[in-house]
Amino acid sequence: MTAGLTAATSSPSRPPNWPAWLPRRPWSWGPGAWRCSPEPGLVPPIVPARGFPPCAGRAIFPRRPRRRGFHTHPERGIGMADIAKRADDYSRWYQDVIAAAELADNSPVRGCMVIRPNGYAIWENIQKILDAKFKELGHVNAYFPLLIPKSFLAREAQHVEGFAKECAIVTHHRLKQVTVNGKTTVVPDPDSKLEEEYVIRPTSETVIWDMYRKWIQSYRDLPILINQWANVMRWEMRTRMFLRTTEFLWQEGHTAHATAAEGRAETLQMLEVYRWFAEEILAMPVITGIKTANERFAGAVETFSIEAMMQDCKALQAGTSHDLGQNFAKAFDVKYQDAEGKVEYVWATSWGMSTRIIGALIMTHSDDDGLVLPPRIAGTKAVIVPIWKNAEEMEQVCAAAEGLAAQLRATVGNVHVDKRDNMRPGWKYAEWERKGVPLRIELGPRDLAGQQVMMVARHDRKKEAVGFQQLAEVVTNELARIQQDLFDRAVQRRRENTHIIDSWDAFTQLFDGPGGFAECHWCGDGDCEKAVQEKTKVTIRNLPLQRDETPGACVHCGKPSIGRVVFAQSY
RNA sequence: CGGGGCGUAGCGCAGCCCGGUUAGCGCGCCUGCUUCGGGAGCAGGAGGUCGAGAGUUCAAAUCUCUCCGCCCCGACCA
Repeated sequence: MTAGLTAATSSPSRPPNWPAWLPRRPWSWGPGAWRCSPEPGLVPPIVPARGFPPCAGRAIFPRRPRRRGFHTHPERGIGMADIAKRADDYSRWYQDVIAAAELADNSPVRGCMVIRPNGYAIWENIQKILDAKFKELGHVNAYFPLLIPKSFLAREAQHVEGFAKECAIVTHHRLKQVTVNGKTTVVPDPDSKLEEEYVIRPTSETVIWDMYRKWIQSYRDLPILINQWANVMRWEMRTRMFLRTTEFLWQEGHTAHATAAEGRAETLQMLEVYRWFAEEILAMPVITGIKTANERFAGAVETFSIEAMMQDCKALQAGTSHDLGQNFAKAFDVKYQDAEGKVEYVWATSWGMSTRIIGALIMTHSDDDGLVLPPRIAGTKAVIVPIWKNAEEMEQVCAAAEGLAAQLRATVGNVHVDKRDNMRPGWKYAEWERKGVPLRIELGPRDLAGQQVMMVARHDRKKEAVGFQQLAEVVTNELARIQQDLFDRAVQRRRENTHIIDSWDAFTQLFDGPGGFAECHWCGDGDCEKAVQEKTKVTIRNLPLQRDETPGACVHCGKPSIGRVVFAQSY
């Protein structure tokens, strides 16, 4: 050790009496010295306290700038949550917002995520609202198991093809302790190998239709309208928080009907439920339409989707509804006897919305300061920030805040009073903005004296003084205004980025540049669609239910087309 | 699975090129006092097997190899 010390002190690269805590070469000396100094020849100050000149390390080892966390803001002081700007790095922004709003965290398992309370509150609201709507339409909830016999997947030919590549498989039912090189670990016990292996459900059609066979004999057993809230697992190569994770939560509806028309009607009805939910509750405008054959669900006769535009102009499929025809009934031999005594296969639908919608929600409304939530889906509708200087004021202001909150809870839902005494109001404002609470209500001694509060909207920072007497009414109206504003804003953005395009030049120009939705003619040929995708990464999102059906020529191959479809890059 | 980037305290980073002191800094956290209407100040304090494992060496955050994880771009997909 001593020898080492001596060597260091006498090192030629370290000048005599150089402080030990400084890097050996904070700036270079000798020839070309003071390279980092703004004015050559001027001796840079010796760092006064512990700490390195900011350029020291980077000048020698330039590094890509990384996210900076909670750093000092040059103008606004300390502790600014550092969220990447959308314009600079959209996908980092997305992740930063999730982290800053504490929606989710990475899990120890690759591709999986932990949904934190703030994120789960959103999911709970989604569940609550959708579930009520499903039930209103006659659906009931049930639960089917996580594990599916491997052989079930193989029953429906297209279904296997669609899911085989992304299934997790359970092969053993027991672990065994083993000691290798003195370390104890566990391995699957070879003696516990399963005779029939199980697949962790990527979707539940197969188990459900296996059961429906038992439950359906006559037309009097139909329709069956079952929904389940569950987790599913699809082994993805590349994952992204909420948008595509290995395990995700969703709702899957599975219905059985006596006629094709009834099945189709159900499919369209649920599509409409999703449209309603996205637009009215999430303030997210969507295009309802039919998927092309290439994008159709494995095993479906027809797939319908709702497609939303994110702030980076990419499309996101936010919900799907499938008309399964008789495909699963045939695969699982589900027949019924009609009133005339004829035996027929049952007609099926399935439809789902997943935690992916939360990703869409984030990317539709949030801004560079963090999450923005529409009031109808926000777990907390408003937060009251009491302001005080001393214990006496604190008591008065908090009591008043609690009183107002109680009153508001009765009319608008969950309202939080932030009584933490270890941070100042400004900090709290910033924090609740990051977390996307739609409305902030400030209440200080001066307000209390005037029997009023300051009310600030998250999305546009609009500030308004409101008297105690009018508060409940004004807040209700303000939440409605926010909801509408967010929707209008999103519609506006989509309108600005949707283009009618009739030439391949314009098409490539759009997608080489800003991107967006392109309403184009398409010949209807799947190979032509694939060719477009290979050239430009652009796919057909859907064939809108309301579309321009003036005939034209395919934007790619020029063959005749009977109507316009929506092209976009997608998540 | 290919190409690139990265892994050091809760978060963000410096240190690595050229191995050597007790591994630092900012924010956050804890304690106390003063504060509190847009991200508070001062003082004191806690917190690290430097992603994991092997190797080289008297000595490894630093050099070598392997593995793991994260991010970006592809391939794949809802």
